[in-house]
Amino acid sequence: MPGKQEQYFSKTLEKGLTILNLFGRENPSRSLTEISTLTGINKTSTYRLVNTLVQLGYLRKSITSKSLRIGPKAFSMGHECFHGFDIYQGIKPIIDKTFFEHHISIDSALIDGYKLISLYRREMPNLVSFHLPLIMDELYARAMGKIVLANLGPDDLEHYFADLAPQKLTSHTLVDIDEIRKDIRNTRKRGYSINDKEYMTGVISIGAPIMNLQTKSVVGAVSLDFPSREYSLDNIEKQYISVLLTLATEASDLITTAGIRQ
Amino acid sequence: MPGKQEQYFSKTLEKGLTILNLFGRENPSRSLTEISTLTGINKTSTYRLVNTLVQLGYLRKSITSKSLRIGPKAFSMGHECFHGFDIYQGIKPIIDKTFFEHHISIDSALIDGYKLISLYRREMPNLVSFHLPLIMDELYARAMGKIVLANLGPDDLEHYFADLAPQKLTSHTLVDIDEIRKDIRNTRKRGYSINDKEYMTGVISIGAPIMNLQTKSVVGAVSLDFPSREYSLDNIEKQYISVLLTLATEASDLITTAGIRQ
DNA sequence: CCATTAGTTACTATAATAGTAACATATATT
DNA sequence: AATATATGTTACTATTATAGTAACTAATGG
Repeated sequence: MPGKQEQYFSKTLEKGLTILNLFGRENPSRSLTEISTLTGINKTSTYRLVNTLVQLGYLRKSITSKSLRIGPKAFSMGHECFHGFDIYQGIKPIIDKTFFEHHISIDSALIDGYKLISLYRREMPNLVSFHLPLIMDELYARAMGKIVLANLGPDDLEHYFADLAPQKLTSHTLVDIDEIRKDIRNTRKRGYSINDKEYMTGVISIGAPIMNLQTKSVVGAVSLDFPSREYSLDNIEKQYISVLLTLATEASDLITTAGIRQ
Repeated sequence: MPGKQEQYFSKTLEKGLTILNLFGRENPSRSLTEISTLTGINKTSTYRLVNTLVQLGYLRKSITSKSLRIGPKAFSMGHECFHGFDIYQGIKPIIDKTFFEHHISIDSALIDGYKLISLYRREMPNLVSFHLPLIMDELYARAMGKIVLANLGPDDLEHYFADLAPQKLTSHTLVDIDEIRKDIRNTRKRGYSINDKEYMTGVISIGAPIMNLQTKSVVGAVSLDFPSREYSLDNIEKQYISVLLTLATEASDLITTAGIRQ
């Protein structure tokens, strides 16, 4: 018999969704064995779940290689889940307003595990148009990442550092763990984060947290991005911190009302 | 014991995904009972599945009203499923190329049941910017819909007509079933479809099928859209049919290689 | 305040899944 | 080309998860 707590939780559905989540921009194609080993679900069950997803059109299977790819149904569901997300619809006007008032590049993201999911972004043409990823890994090297880390509980933060292997993305990127820790501590004191060309050469950013004001936990972040040719860090801190913090407050209000919990 | 055919199909996963599919741009919020009645899944099972989706972050539940909405996890999965769909990535450059060469509005879609899922679209500023839906119902009134219907097998087509209730979207929309049937027959003979202001006033479109060349079945469509103020139908047919058909052929090649089956 | 509806929990028969193992098909190597 | 190796598919039950009924509790509305 199932435990009392787990009685109203479907493991099968969880597994099916785990499988679907293995596919994305970075991993458009996978094999059955790959799926089985990655998820830890035994081969027969994987076969059953994959077969279900294929029959429903969420995945499709190459007849020759048997490799699996995203299907049209997942595409359309993706469409709907993206555009049906009220937070996305809610943050759009907030960011647009600030964008048109101040003519600066703005980004926003939500936490998902130790990753940031890009929520909505507006870019000025003066910014080197960098094709930012939808899911961001390098929290230590980004304004939004730093402010999120700075607002995490101590346990969560340690867990993050436990298997962190920082990459030197630019000449300014901090890769020494102690230096990163120090930077996070400073960020926490400061209340906003600074990214001085650490993620991309020529780009300076400042970041502030999106908080659930009820649970007092961080759920995401917003950032303002500037080309270092036109703006100095001093300049940005004098002129734009209040803009950033106002934006973060508005976003936090939205999130709190919507009841997003980390 | 499960039947031999159904042994490798997970009904639970199917139900869970059916529930997730109830949410979207049009329906951002739903209640448990609503979900239960819409899906036909009994209340307890619905509760279990919804609870699972909530715990995993695909849905979130308002603490006060208990109403359910799309969660951050579904948003990020949506993101990934959308951008990880290789057909989308593949058709983008094809459509972009034609767009920049000919400066015309182009649309593409895939079949999902008796609906069309918008795949990728480029729009000229001269076109009344109509906010097209992601999932299109009115096949009878659209260029892409008509050419898809014209290429359906007789059984599928009859099934479509069986519960069709055409809406008069513009003064030009055909609503008489016999007239629509006749139009579909003409479309089939012609090889491409014509939409003469039947979906939107002021918009003329031509459509061609995206075919899986191996299975010889239709899987989607492309269309070129023109403002009727600037273009006449004669004009369009003389100038752009070859552009349309070339585009359709390129898309069909892509689809066939990718192995999309209807 | 009561009636009605919606959401949650308890319980158990039934049906679905997990897991093992055998089998088949594809891929790589000699 | 033949064998070896890996990958995918099917068969077969024990186990366990789910469906469904029903009772219960918390909201909501008149």
